[in-house]
Amino acid sequence: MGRGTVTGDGTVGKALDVLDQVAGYGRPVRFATLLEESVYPKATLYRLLQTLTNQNMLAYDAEHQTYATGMRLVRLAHRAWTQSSLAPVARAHLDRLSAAVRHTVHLAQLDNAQVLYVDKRNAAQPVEMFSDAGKVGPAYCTGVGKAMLAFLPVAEREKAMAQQSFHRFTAQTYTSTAALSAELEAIRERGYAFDREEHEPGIICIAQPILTDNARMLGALSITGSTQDITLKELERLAPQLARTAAAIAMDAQDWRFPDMKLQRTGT
Amino acid sequence: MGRGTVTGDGTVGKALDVLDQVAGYGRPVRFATLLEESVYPKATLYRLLQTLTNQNMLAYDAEHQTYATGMRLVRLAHRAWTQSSLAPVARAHLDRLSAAVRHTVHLAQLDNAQVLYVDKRNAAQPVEMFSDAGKVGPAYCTGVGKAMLAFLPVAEREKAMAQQSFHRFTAQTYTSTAALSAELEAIRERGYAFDREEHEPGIICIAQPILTDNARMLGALSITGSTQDITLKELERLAPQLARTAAAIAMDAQDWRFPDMKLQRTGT
DNA sequence: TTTCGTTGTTCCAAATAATGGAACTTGGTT
DNA sequence: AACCAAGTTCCATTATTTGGAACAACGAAA
Repeated sequence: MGRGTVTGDGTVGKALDVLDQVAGYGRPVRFATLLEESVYPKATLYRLLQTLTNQNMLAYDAEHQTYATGMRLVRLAHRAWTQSSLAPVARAHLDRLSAAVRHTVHLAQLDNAQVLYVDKRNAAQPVEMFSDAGKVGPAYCTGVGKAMLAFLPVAEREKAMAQQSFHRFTAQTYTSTAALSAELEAIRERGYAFDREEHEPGIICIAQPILTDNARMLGALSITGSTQDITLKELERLAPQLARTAAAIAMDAQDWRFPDMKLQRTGT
Repeated sequence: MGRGTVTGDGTVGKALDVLDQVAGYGRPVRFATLLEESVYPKATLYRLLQTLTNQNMLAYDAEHQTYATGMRLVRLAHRAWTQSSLAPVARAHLDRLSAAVRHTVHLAQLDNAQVLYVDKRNAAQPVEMFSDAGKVGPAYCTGVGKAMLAFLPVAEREKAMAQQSFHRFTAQTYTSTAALSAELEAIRERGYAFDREEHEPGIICIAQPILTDNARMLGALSITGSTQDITLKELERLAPQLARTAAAIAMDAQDWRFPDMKLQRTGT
């Protein structure tokens, strides 16, 4: 029974580790660089890289002697994105919301107890597909994070909360499971979450979970502003609009991803 | 040594196979369904699915007993897309070109001797991110495919050509290595490729390879039309514009993905 | 040209993990 | 209650992975 590593899962786990590592660089990277930071011995890392390259998950550039993400991963990327991210479904809704409220809008999902931003609208700029989307952030001190945690089934919620780092970013950050639990309870009652400068000073937001009609949590949606431009009160005034958008996204997502469930609703 | 399977590479290869299979469904899928079409025995498939689920590459929905792509894959997806696809870099250029020529524009890359469409503009509709992008197609009978093959280094080209199926889609399809070789030679001389209804009757296109200044082939760009709307002659008139766009994409891509090479250009 | 140093690649016996047929459990149906 | 299908676990066998160390390739310095 594995002790140290969080990863495990034999060879496949290791290979995926390496894949993550290479992808994490964001640009072509040399063997030696990877080796430095790798927990795996030279020969092992070497073979893992070879395997992944064979499989087209990585691409090896012989000229520069570098590894980068491969085309097969790009192909998978498209599939995974359309299937498991709310982004394609929510796209039009985000456009509309952002145009209406004229503030930054984020769409997030939960990735292993962390927040994964899958889409974003900047209010100022026009549509920029993959700008900040794809970034990850902490769950316990962001609006979307708390909104999602709050509406997770108990078992999963407790597992997720145990994985939070509770690093104190600002004076407002909740830094204990107890404090966060109380906050989540309040969020459940209210139906939406605030970020009161808990992650970054001067940045506040209101966040709404995206829930299916059988209370399954799909993600969260938020409107963000700086304290110079807006107050929590003003943000709260946007709550109904935010809620409507979240509901619309939930409906579309449900129709799109669980088309079979329509039968249950229609039939019987 | 491996004889039958194209995949190979031990457990990792198998796991990635399964990942592809699940991703290929495009929606949540049950174990039994996967088993039916799988080459792997029950227990093996089962364990592979478990591993991938543990790793968050797949997500298991206990309620519906289905597997779907997981959040970790989505995160990787984003990374791979921004890193290895030309789409983010080419985005603005595609917008401009499509607005100017008012025809369908495709951006493609080579994925294991096949064409992978990484972005598309429909001329009629506005920007629709992931519409048809992500699809794959044959290389030997499409404009972008031939343009890319033509400018591949010999060794790689021969390897890629050996992998073509040479299925005859229309009367115009090139159906042998010899015929295709001659065509590629002509493309190299001309600098761009045509699709003369080789893949689909009534569909023609002009395609331009995207090449870095040291002749490295990054992808291809095409303008497509139906024979009812446009002739090859008319498409050819757009060649300079197409070439300019391709060159611009190449420059941006080079700056973005190989920033270190700038030193070589500046220094010395 | 030779030597050294760095970086990448290969070997192989030992250690470990994957395999898959079959048995078993679970939940629903006749 | 008996049956059936879908999913899960077992375990001895088999095949793969492991990683220290030796080896090649290349370039830079002597």
